[in-house]
Amino acid sequence: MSINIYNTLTKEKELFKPLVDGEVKMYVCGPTVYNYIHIGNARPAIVFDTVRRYFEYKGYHVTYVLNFTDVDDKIINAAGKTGENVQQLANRFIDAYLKDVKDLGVEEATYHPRVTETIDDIIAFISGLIDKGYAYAVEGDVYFKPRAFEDYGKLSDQSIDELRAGARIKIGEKKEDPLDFALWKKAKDHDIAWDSPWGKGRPGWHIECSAMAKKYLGDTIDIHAGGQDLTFPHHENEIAQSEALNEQPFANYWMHNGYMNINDEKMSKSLGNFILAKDLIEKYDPMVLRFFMLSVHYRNPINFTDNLLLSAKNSLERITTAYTNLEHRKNVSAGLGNHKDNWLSKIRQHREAFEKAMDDDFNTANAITVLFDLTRDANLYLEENQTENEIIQAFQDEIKTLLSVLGIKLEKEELLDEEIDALIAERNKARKERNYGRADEIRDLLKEKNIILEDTNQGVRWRRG
RNA sequence: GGCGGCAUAGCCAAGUGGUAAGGCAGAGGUCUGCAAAACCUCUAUCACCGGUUCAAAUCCGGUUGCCGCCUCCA
Repeated sequence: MSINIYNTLTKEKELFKPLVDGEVKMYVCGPTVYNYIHIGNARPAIVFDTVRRYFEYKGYHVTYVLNFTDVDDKIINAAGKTGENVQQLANRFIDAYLKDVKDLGVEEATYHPRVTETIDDIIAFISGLIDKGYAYAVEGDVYFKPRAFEDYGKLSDQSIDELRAGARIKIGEKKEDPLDFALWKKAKDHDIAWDSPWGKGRPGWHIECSAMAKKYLGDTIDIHAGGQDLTFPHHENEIAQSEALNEQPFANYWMHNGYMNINDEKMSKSLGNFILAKDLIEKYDPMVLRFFMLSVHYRNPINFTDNLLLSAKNSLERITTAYTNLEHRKNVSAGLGNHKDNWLSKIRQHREAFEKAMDDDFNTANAITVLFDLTRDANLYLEENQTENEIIQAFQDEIKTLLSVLGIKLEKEELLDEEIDALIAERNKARKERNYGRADEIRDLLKEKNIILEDTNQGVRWRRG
């Protein structure tokens, strides 16, 4: 079975065909680093990391590029307020981004290009566009002319005439047409700026992604991804720039993730209704947040509330609890070991169902359902008092593998098993002597250390809560 | 005004023609010193109206409501 992707460009699910067999060239629009990321920003990071993981699971070699916009008005303004220089502030938030995203289980990108390290390529790109007549320089600024690019609007289904009707030229701009957008901005007095054929200045926003994609992935890439709000104008403009210069398709597949809402409204830095990822990670296990995001299909909006996250926490615990329960049933001599092949074949079927879900435009919601089906079977296995190590291990491996494709790590089991076992033994003794007061005391003591005891007819089990 | 999305049980959420997955919460039961975990059972005809079809949550038309993009934004 092969992977089908919903392509924003064609508005259809399409069979994925890579440019080069077994390889995926993927470009994801990264953050403008003037602040900590909020959980809305975390969504594409998680979603497209999961896409990448699934490709890798399927055996593809993925080149994953995620850029940092480290020069921009907002960064310059922010730096003006903190007293840092632009570079210092940008670096600080790049580090913060990488940390947040790492906590959320996101793999490091193959390349993390920064605008400030790509200036030469950007200048060359712009020069090429001017040479071909798609752009023009005016008094130190350079603008791109969408109307010169025949296919303008094909991604977002906007018509040039409709767009032009609403557009206005702001005071101080020297555009020929209201729709023209800046490729190069002339430096103002205290700006960070670079020399260029048009004088000192810095790149506009859209051009950087075109230039970086070209530099690291080539003229045509497989997948270009980002948030839905980037569809227009950002991605539309990227297509125009890249295809105007390179004269070939820019990206074969465009993927856009839905918004993160809060109280059913879009969460955004400009609305000020955001929750920082780092703050949430302090309060909740980041794996819960990741699980929560993947429980909804990536193209649909997600509404965020504490209750929903709590619900996700409980859901994920159903899976992780099964995993630790399996662990504690290992190496038990008494018990049954029936129908081995049956269980192994069930596990295989779950694997197939998982892949079927992911093959269908990365339907993580359905993939998670498969994890619950797997969990139920694992629980049934234990419920039947079956103790074949091979099967137990197979269940554990399967749960671990499928979770890891989704980028969810199981908590590490570590430290003081002997102490726990000693306390449990003491509690068992107390229970035998009907000293339930002491027994409950020990249970509470362990609970404080996040160890939860369960008395079962096969003896006492414990898990980390 | 232009373009687009959404509406499924108390909550979340899959399902895009064949008779409603899954999870959370809740109820009852099994097990049990209690608790927990687990297992079993129970809880929806899919916003509304009309149409196409042997058959529609799924297609078409209309209505209502919500949201987004068109200006920086993942």
